[in-house]
Amino acid sequence: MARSDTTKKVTRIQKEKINIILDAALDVFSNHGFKGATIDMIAKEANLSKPNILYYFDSKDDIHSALLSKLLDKWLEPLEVISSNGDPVQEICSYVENKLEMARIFPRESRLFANEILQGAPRMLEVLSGPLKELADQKADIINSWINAGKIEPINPYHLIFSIWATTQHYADFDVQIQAVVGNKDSNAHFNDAKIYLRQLFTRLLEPKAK
Amino acid sequence: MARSDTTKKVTRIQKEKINIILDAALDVFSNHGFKGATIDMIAKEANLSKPNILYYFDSKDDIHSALLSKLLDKWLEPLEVISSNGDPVQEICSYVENKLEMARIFPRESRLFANEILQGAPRMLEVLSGPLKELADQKADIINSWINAGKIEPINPYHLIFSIWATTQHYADFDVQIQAVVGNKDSNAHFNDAKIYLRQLFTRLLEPKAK
DNA sequence: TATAAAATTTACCAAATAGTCAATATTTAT
DNA sequence: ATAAATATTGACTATTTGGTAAATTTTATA
Repeated sequence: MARSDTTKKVTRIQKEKINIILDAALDVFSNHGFKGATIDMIAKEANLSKPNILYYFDSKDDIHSALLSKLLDKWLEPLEVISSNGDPVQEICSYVENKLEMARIFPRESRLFANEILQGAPRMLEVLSGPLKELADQKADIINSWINAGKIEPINPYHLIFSIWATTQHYADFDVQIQAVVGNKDSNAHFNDAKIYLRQLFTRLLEPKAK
Repeated sequence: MARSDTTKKVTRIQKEKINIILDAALDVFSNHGFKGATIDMIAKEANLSKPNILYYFDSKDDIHSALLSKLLDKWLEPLEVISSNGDPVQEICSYVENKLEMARIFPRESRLFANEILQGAPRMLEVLSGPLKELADQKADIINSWINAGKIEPINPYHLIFSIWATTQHYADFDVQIQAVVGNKDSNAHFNDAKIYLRQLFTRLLEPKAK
């Protein structure tokens, strides 16, 4: 059992080291996948010895799980925010923008998630078909109500959500490809272009056609 | 040096076994990533012994490289097809449809590619900044010419291409998530819904607004 | 059918890596 | 200052895994 798991109080050093380890692990897991990552790599990145890492976490799996748990709240938050009160097109465009901003600020988290899903989500299936599905269902209902009220053009709400996830996370997950294709002017420039483009994309999709 | 590399003639058995191995390897690599895959897993999938696999390929790397090479032609082909002659919106929608069909028929190839890019494309960088960039530049020129001719609405052509890649490949790469969210009515149903949705998405983006 | 070439397997090796343990150092509380 | 608790490390083990070598079996060919 790792020190951090006991019921005893968490010391200052434990707090610090656990943060350092998780940050290093996020780097390593997001760049190499679960199997490609080694505890030694994490240890090096964290400037700690391997046994010291295993003093705070029971196992490599344990570190990975801790990261995934932390990730989920953060990841779902932008979706939670969509509200049936606001202007529909604006609500959705804000969601797109928030999600894109997440990809810009937290690319490691995005890649960690992508790695996990890509390999069948062995450690996340319950979350996907549980909380994530619930949330998606709920938001799909809101979107459908907007469609029925004639406030946005009719579309499949689930596939709308998928396309938002796909287009925004793409800028984090496929960054290397984007850099290769549009050259390496600084990454923020791409994100700004993306922001403009995605606003056009989803506005034109959703805005009710004038009669 | 693997048997298959010598200048001597390729035997019937070599042809057969190499195909079997590559197919098995595609399965394993696409589901577990490069590091997560083992030669033993490939051997089991192929119903061959490990040394027998290494009789045909020099190394695990060698198998992986062979897969990536095979992949590229197939992967770029739908993009090549875009022609400046046809109707712009129709040309692009056809590309989207072809790409989605690729994701449906070749999900393993899509995931192999995604795994590679996600981890920094160590074995593919030259191809991305070489042939892929060339092709993207070329098609961006065509798209720009359409914009200048007023045949489609003005948009950033590179980000249009990125959004097509993102939305279509998403259905292969994030299949698990999609299944979890929309339940598992058969996968083809999702692809059909996606086809309809994506046509709407890109048509509304591009179609010139009536004056 | 005899023989050479090709294909396959059994039994290995060496390196990488997850995880352990006992000894040592450091921090905290009294 | 000192004892107890916490933190860290060096040395080690067991397992996995990429790859090899030599012997054996199968296939093709004359």
